[in-house]
Amino acid sequence: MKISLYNTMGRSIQEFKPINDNQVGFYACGPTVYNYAHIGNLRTFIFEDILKRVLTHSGYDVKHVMNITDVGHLTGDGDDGDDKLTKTAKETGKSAMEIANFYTIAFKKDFNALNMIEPYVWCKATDHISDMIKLIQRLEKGGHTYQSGGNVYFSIDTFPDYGKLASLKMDDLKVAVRDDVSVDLNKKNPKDFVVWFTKSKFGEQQMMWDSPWGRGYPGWHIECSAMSMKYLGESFDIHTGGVDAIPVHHTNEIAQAEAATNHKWVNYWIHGEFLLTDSGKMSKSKGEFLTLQLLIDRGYDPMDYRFFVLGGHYRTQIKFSFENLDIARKNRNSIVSRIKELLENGVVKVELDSIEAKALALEFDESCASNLNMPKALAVLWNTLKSDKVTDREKYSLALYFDQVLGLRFDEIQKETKEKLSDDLEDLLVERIQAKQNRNFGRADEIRDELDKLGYVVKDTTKGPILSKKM
RNA sequence: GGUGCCAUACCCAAGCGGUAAGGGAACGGUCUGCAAAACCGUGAUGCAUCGGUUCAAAUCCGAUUGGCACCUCCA
Repeated sequence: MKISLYNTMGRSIQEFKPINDNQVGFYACGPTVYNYAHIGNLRTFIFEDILKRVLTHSGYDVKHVMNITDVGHLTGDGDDGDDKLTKTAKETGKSAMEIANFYTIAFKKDFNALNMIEPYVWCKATDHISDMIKLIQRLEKGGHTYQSGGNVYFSIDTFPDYGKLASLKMDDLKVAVRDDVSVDLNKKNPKDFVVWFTKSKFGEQQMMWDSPWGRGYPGWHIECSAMSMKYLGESFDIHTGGVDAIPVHHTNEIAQAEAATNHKWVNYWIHGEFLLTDSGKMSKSKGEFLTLQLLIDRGYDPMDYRFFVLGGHYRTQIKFSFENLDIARKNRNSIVSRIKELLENGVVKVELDSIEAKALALEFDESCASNLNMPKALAVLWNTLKSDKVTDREKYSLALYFDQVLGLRFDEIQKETKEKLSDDLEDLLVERIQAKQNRNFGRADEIRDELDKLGYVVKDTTKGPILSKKM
């Protein structure tokens, strides 16, 4: 099946054609590990996970590389930038390495909790300093860099296509729009950026390496260019990130990579939109942000959040609220209980046979292939579970088939195991049955209220009452 | 100033030229002692506004209004 994706380079939906027949090189910009990931960050990683699963589901062998930025990501890009990790380290009295390790572990925990498939390679910036130095040397040889004020800068005027990804018009760009960023007077062009620092107004950093230009540390953008080429080659298929990466980070990555190699670097640039809250973008620097752990502490399952994210297309902003998350939870629970019911009826996974089942599978696949249309894919799931044209076995089998992409852990759903109720609960339930038999409905309703207070809901079925925990 | 994203029923949300998916809420029904759950049914002659193109427009073009993001912190 042909997969179409929205390519930021060209601003259009394009048919995906990999460089190699069956293999896809996929680089995803990973986290900077100076703090916890918030649920907005995680939305982007879920989108990338869906992209990878869709490609895999379609038969591609996906080489997925994700970096861990543990050095060089500065609060600014001039000579006044403070390294984010160094900053956190100073504030907490810990070493930068300790900070990086701590938040890397926290990130991977969230990553797994959300059922994202691990990359083929995780690469840490600090493990690849020599690769970055080699890339800078290539740029230097090609005349794309200059030294000024102790730092090595990339000169964007040596790269004619600069800004193509973001359709930047150089003359109209404002510089240092943000209040906390000042103009770096060492730059020839205000849009030039540092590839290697040896001097910083913050002085001696914790993380420094020897280089041909002196002891120092790399700029932020250079790591992605260097590491992606190391693991995926000098040209590869897909590079992803959040929309915020388009005008600066990815623009600069392209400049470095293509200036060094003199050929096209990445074919498809795909960007995820932001998760918003009532007050706008969720921002780390504002201090207030929501983590996955906070949702878990509030009683949500990570799959509730994943389901919530899948409810909106990756290229539209979605607004997070607990009200909306509640609806997602309710919907997911409804789907899970439908699947449980199928299991209780003794279904097993079967090959899809009927025309109707195959049509649903096709509709699902088309939704995925159509620029990752997950809201549509979820609609197909609902239609499948509610259909009276496919058998229960097929419903179950289709749900598992869909879950290869959705990643909602349908394969882990088990038959409702008859939980051993505590004696108190058992007694109340028996008493209620007796009260009902004696037509003492007042007492029966009292017991229902008591059970409700204990957190259980009674459902009277033809087979007798069922007690289930309130969601 | 520049670059983008967006506006679809009470709410969330697909749709990308052929006559409006899906979910929630609401309402009606079946079931029930009553509920809950489940199941069945009901819902936009309409897609921010105004023009234009077309046999045909939510979909394309132009203008307007409103929301959001980015342009050296963040996905």
